[in-house]
Amino acid sequence: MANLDAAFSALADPTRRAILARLALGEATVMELVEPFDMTQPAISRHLKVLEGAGLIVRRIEGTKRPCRLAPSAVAEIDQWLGMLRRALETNYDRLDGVLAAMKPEK
Amino acid sequence: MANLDAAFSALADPTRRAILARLALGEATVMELVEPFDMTQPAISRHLKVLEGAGLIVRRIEGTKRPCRLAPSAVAEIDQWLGMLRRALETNYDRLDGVLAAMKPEK
DNA sequence: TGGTTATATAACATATAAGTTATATAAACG
DNA sequence: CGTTTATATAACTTATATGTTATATAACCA
Repeated sequence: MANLDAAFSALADPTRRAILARLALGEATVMELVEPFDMTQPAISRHLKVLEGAGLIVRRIEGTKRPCRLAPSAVAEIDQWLGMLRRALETNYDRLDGVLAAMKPEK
Repeated sequence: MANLDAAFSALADPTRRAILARLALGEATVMELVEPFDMTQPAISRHLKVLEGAGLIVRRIEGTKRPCRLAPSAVAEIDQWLGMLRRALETNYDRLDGVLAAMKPEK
């Protein structure tokens, strides 16, 4: 799944996660997203391009502005993949619990 | 959260995700992990180092072998962070935007 | 129309990632 | 012991990421 590459890679950057956290509060234009960060507008524009490419945000055109908002698809895909790990970890936990239980019948 | 950087970054690589998928089936040594991939042992060793640094796997020492298995902590942290996005996505955007607009009387 | 505003893109520097081969370490084994 | 086996590390190459400044585009406004 090449999409997971892009999605996880996009989420690996703290600035991009902060942008997503901001967008979780609602739509925002590029300049609104630039303002809180100590970074130039082109840098933020490129972060947005990465997020869009990963399917994490969508943008619409409104005059000269490009308001961004969260997109659902990539998160669903990530959740699905992580589910595999989660299930395995639960299984390992059960196994560990079993081992620990077997180890402490004395006492 | 610097840990999220490492965790998401580790998950961005398809080889590392494949390693995790293999470990979801149970513990494996380095050579066991090298075998299915068309890649040299040093390359896999470094992927394992990245996964360990991200808190996604743990290793124990067993003679000359280093069996790896999944670790729970990083996945929990990722889940927690993604929860924020999930909740935002589940919400009706238009209504949320309206609420936020009403909450900001400035300007 | 001409200037300002919002955003994108190009060109560049630097850092980091990911693979390779060669070599080191250290336990196991005969 | 010396050899094999399991793994790690170093040195190197190449590709990609992330930031910068400068500039382009295109809508808006006076």
